[in-house]
Amino acid sequence: MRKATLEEVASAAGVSKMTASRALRGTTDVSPETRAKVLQAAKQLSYVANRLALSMSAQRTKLVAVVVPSMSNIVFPEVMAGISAGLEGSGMQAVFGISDYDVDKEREVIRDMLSWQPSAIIVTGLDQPEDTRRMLKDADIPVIQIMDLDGEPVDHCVGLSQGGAGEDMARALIAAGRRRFGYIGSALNRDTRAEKRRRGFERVLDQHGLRFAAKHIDPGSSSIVLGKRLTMEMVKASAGLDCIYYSNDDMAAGGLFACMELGVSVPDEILIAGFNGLELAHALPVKIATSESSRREIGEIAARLVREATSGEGRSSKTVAFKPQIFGLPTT
Amino acid sequence: MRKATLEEVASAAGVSKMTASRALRGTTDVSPETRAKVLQAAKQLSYVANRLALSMSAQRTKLVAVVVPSMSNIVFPEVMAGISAGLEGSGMQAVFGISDYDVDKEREVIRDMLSWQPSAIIVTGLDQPEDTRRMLKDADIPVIQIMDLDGEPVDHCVGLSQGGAGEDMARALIAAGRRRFGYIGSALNRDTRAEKRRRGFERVLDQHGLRFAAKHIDPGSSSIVLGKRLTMEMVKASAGLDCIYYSNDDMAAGGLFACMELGVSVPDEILIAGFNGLELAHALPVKIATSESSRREIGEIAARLVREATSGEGRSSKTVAFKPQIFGLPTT
DNA sequence: TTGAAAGCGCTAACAA
DNA sequence: TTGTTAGCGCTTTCAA
Repeated sequence: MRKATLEEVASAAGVSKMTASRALRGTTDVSPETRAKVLQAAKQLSYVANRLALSMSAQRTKLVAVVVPSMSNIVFPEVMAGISAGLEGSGMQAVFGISDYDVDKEREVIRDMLSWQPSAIIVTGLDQPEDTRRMLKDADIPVIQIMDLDGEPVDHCVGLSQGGAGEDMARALIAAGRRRFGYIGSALNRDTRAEKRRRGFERVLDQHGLRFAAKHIDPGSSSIVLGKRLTMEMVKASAGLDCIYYSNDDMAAGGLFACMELGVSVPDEILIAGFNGLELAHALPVKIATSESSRREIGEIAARLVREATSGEGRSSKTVAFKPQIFGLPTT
Repeated sequence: MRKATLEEVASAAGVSKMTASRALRGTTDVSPETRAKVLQAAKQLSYVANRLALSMSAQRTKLVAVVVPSMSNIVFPEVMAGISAGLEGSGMQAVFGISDYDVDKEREVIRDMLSWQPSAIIVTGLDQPEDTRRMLKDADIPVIQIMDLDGEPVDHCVGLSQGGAGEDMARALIAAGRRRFGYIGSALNRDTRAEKRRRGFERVLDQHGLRFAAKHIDPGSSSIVLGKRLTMEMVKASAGLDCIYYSNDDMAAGGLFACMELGVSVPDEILIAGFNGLELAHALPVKIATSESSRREIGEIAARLVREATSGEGRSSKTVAFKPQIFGLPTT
């Protein structure tokens, strides 16, 4: 059976297209018998309205474009879940695109998303190159940049200072008495937010006359297994480390597992610190330090900003700042 | 700046809409100067083609609708990543919807997706109620059901036998010498695939004259923390268990962490078995048993089936079966 | 309460 | 090589 159109429903019901449209939407007065006939015909034909036509006609869609860098750990799926939940009941629908931490791909994905004429767009981070920023501005819809605060937003913004998160963690670890630091990360040339955290961390080390005694940045993508492997290598190669800072919690969890297998006591001998505040980090049998990245909440707030901005309430650009809290430090 | 239309680009370049269209797409011959003028005008105006209009005109979209039940663990994001990767280069774009393991919500999400006139639709599982199945059939596009094989596909299907996975795991654990089994799961009334695994497991237990000595099914959603809490309770309450089967790897990892904190030796005293073959399961310092669910591959194959079906190659319904392999059993 | 016409932005088909 | 016409499925006007 070919897809039924409104026209077909109308003729099956013996009325005009317009009457069928009105009956289906229930906006205007339609006589009860007519409405019944139309609904019956629609059901009979498995009629599903064509949103393409609807949006064309209305000159606007109910779409919210969302561009995230990755789906390979739980971080961005949680952001997306927050956005979906926050949009619920608004009639708006999120559409997702993945940029793979690649600026060129990101630009193409954004262009692609914009071609669907979304009502708003949510993108990850503030570090888009100028041409991408221009495209976002020229789209003439609300733009919400999420997760980061370190930079100049195109329009609205909700996130946390990534550099600040690195600084805070460094201060906390130094206050906890650690002095011989290692760093383990991955693909930092592409993940600009992890890079900002690392730089923030190093700024504070520097202020204290300290530096990373060992540093390993792998070109691969972040994962538990990678964190484990790099930690095995680092612990064997660099004796005397009392703390390792990781690019995120996945890597850090791998680090913990490496220490457990090597019989290195955590946190007594080595303190493990990550970033994100994943559920995993809270469930581990040995605590690792981590900063909460409030992913779900950021998604929900981004959705709220979209709703406000598209309902016309206030055209001014808003910024919502989260202050990442640190968990899992040993209580001395 | 309002969004520019082709019309505006054309008039800015001093040509007709059609010429502008041709210059932009590069399909037909356009004189070099004209093309240059048009491209220049398009760039100047930040022109982004309107896909709504394009799809309307072409009577078809390049969209593939994907409906998954959840985003709260890494399983479905990995499926989605596989689909996105598999679609790369085809010009097709995946659009995702979340059903929250709710059949009513699933029906509405599917209806919503269909209203965008996608070229194909991928849905999770085979257990849709009859009205949803009817809607899928009547959509008159390729339908791919993923993850499960136990049931009657609407059209194409790629997955693994969930009941069989449960059976296989039970056989393997019995072969490993275990006899006193516990079961820990969550929300099984909604996650029909986890329920199928549990039933498969119980069928084999039954064949061996065994049964679960303890069983706890929590109404909450699956998580590491929940698995940990339920395991703490079960281990304390039911002495003598030598194996616990979990609804998935998240719950099982929580179970392992509980055992570690309680000083229960894994796998000597209690063998922990989950499902999915998550990266986490492979990185843990103590191995847990798990069956590989080939999520990413299933996503990629689903994408391949979409490409084949939409390119018209063969209208026959295909089924691709995965045989889940078991990892992490203690080698005796 | 119902219907007819026009138009949303684009492209396929035909014409010049 | 370029332009004109018609139409994709729907809703918003305007009329009956």
